[in-house]
Amino acid sequence: LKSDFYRRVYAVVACIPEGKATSYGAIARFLGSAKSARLVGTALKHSIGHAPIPAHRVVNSQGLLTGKHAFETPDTMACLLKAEGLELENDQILDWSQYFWDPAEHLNPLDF
DNA sequence: AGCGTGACGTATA
DNA sequence: TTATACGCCACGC
Repeated sequence: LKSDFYRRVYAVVACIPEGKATSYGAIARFLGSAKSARLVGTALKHSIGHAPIPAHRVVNSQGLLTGKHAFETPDTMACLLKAEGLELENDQILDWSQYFWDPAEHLNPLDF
């Protein structure tokens, strides 16, 4: 409840189950800051090489892998997701609603 | 103490 | 349906 924004983002991302993914906006809304989706992306960018979290499980609101360029190679993110069972095509998650994991439906806001 | 900066999202045309 | 426009705001200079 008192920690900084980045740290709260990392805590939520750490809870995303393998085989699922969520969006920047969904995380921002869950944290009570609906208009801060961009900050979520910025936080994840800075997490590379620091926080040991599954950053590849966060995509944009349409299921597109907009953060792929922040990884070691441009296809690292897609490979990780495919390895976890998601179906992709051109950096776009197919049947997005099937894989979408909403923090608000599985986590308690009071814990963050 | 400003100010530029985005791994976004939504509203328009 | 595909583009472009713009609000957003924590962080680091």
